Amino acid sequence: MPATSSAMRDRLLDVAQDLVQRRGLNAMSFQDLSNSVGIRKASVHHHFANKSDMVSALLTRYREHFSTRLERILQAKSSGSSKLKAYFALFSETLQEEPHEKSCLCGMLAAELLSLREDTLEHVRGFFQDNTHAIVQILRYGRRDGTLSYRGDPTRFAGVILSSLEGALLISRCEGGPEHLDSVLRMLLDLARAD
Amino acid sequence: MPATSSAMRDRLLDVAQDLVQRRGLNAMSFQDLSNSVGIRKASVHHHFANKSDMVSALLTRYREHFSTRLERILQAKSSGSSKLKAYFALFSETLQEEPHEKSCLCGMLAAELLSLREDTLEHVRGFFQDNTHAIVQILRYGRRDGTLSYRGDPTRFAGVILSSLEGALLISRCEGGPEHLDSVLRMLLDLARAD
DNA sequence: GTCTATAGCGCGATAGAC
DNA sequence: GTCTATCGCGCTATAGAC
Repeated sequence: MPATSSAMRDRLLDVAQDLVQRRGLNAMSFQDLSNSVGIRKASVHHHFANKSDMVSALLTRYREHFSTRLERILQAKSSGSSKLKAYFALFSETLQEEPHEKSCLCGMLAAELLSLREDTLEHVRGFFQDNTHAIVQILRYGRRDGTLSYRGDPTRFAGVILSSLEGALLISRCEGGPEHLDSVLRMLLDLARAD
Repeated sequence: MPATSSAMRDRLLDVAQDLVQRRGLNAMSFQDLSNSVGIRKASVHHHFANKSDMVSALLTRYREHFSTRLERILQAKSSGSSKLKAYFALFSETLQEEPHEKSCLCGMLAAELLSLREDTLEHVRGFFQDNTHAIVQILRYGRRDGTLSYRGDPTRFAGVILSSLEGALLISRCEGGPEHLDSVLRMLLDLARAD
């Protein structure tokens, strides 16, 4: 157990995550958190000794949560192509929320890599590895059940899929709506269904 | 002519671009520029009234430069698949430079969107549109000369390619080397050559 | 065009009362 | 666990001498 758990701590992490997904790490301050949750800036330090610790805690929680969702998709009694669509939904739902300015937490942090502590960077890497692994499993599953029929090595294809999702989130958010991301998702589905 | 041109101004923009591509906009300061180019922080303000103006100037120059390189590829007497490889090189060369921590300028700025002035945001959007357009032209050219044979709408495929490149830069940089990006580029070439 | 000096602010962080 | 108060720093930006 890395630190105490409490309702306030969770609220702070919720707000912090939202702000990082919108603005980025370096544009989020303890003052912002204070304003959102209704306790003073100094009180935030009771829950997180410093900003690096807070980001580390944020990523620990995020990865746990995300891994659970990945596992749920992999374990579900559904076809390979359904699993792939469910996986895509994990990314598209982030951007759906108006005004379409939230991106992937780890995508945002990856851009601000050089501001991260080493253990936090390791979490970001771990997130990308977890995702690559999950996509590979989905692709293999879909090839076996006949609902996906891509060409070539699933690991390499998974790399393209993950990269596309992260990049499409960036570009879509920039254009102010989910259209670009939706287009990319449809194309990826087409590619995964072609042989 | 938006502002005076000078050697020092260009040096400042060079350093600023390098820092933004590595650290991101909000982790770059006038003090950093001052340290790198050897004039005082206050003197930087002689060349750029404020930070927003500097970023705007940075993007104007970057887009001009990038458009020239795109045009050169499109006009070259080379095959469609050669053009695509040359286009990919525009992205991979950024990351090649040791210690593999430089990403696409507009990819970085897209992550820090909410810190940008509206005219600068418009430049970032324009960059993505310029690139999409160039990729579409390359794909069409390659289909005509028989060196590329992808399936479906070239505009949609171009969206996947651009997204993959931006996302792969983020992920590769995170993993500390060009391996992931290289893998994605090879897979994209395979996809563009398959029918 | 570059300098010194400084204003004014927001930041992360700490001390100590309640 | 939250508060008030404050420290010290780095930032953007400005004033004015050279």
